[in-house]
Amino acid sequence: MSEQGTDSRSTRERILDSAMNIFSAKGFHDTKLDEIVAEASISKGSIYFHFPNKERLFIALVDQFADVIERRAREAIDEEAPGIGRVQAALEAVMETFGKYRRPAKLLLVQAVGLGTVFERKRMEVTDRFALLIKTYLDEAVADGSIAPVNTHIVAHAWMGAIYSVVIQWVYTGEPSQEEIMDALLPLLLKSVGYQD
Amino acid sequence: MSEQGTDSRSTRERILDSAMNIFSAKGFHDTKLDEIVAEASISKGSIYFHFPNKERLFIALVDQFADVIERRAREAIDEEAPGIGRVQAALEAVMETFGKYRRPAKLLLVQAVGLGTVFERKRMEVTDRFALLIKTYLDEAVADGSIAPVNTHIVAHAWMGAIYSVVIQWVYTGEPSQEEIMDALLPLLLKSVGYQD
DNA sequence: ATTTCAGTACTGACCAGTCAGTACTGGGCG
DNA sequence: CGCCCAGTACTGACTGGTCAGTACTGAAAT
Repeated sequence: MSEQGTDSRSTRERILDSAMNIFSAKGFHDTKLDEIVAEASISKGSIYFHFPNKERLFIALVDQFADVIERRAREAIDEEAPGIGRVQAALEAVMETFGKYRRPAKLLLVQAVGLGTVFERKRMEVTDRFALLIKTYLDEAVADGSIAPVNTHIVAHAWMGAIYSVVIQWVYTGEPSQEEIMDALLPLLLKSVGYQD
Repeated sequence: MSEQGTDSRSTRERILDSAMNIFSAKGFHDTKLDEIVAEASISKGSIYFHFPNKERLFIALVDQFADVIERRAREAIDEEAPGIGRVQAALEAVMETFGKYRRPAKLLLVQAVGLGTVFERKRMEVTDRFALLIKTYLDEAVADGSIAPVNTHIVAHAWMGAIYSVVIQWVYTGEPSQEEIMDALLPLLLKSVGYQD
C-alpha cells in the first residue's frame, strides 16, 4: 500500500477521522469542510476525490458506526443460547461499544437527528434496523417462554429509546457511570417485560 | 388589539403558526424565512420586528410547546393523590397532548436535535426539565411505598427516552395507534419499576 | 407628530463545490 | 535502457448561489 509523508494512514482514513471529531462536536451544519481540511492536514480537493459531497461524508460515518454497533450486538447474541440471555448479552455489548466510542455515539444519537428531509430517511432506516434487531430476539424470548407475550414492536422501540436517552445523557455529562447504567438499566428493561432473574 | 386585513390573528401569531408548520416539516436549516413569509402572508420585516433572529423564532416555538406539555402533565398530577397513580396520570396526559399536537411534537422531539452547539444547551435544558419532573414523582412513589427503591435518575431518563422514541415513531408513520401505545407503553413502564396493578 | 407596526428591495458574507494544474508511479516499446 | 503516455492521488485558489439580516419607506393609530 502507498505510504507517503509523516502520517502513514491513508488520506481517506484521515478525512474520516477528522470529520468524525468535528461533526460529533459541532454537528453537521456548524462544521465547515475547511475545518476538516485543517485538522486532517489534507486539501479540500481530497475530500471531493474520496467523497461526492459533505452529506455523503457524514452518512459514511453514520453507517460505519451503525455497522459496528450492530455487528457487536450480533456477535454477542450468537455466543449465547436462545432465550432471554441473548437480550442481556446484546445489551451489554451495545452499552460497552457505546462506552468505548463516545464521539461516534454522539454523532449517531444526536448529530444525525433533525437534519432536514434528506437525513430523515437515513435516521429512520438506522433506528428501524436496531428496533428490528431487538424485536427479533424479543419474539424469540416470547416463543420459548422466557417472557410473556407482549407487543414486541412497541417494546423494541421503547427499549431503544430508553437506551438512546441514557447513553446520550452519559455521553454529554459522563454521568452516571457505565456501571451504574448497566446496574440500573438492564434490570429495568428485563422487568419491563416481566422477566425476573 | 389591532385588527386589519382578512386574517384577524395578530401578525406575531401568524408568524408562529407558519413557522411551526414549516420548521416541523423541513427542519431548521431547510426552512427559509421567505417560505414562512409566503405561507403567513406577512413580510420579512415583520419577522424581524417580532423576533431578533431565526434562531430565537425557532426556540420560541420549542419553549412554547415544552411549556404546554409540562403544564398538562402537572395539571394531571395535581388532580391525583400522591403515589403511583400520579405517574400514570402524567403519562396519560403527556401521551394525549403529543397525540393532539403532532407537528409541535415533531419539532420538539426531532427537529430541535442535532442543530449545532447553540441549540444543544436548549435541548438539554428541556430534556432535563422533563426528566426531573418524572424523577420527582418517582421519588414520591418510592417514598410512599408504591414501588421499590430504584435509581430514579436513570429510570427517569430511560422512561423519557422510551416515550420519545415511541412517539416519534408514531408521529412519522401514524403507527401504532395511540390506543395501542397506551395499552403497551403504560404497563411496560410501570412493570419496569416493579409495579403491578 | 410621534410611535408602532408592516412592507419592499437590497446587500454581502459565507462556504460548498469546482477545476486547472502538480506529483508520482508503472508499464509498454523500440 | 531511456522515453512517452496514462492513470491515480492530491492541491488550493477561485466562484457563484444562497439567504439571513438590513435600510428604508409608508401608513394607521393615539
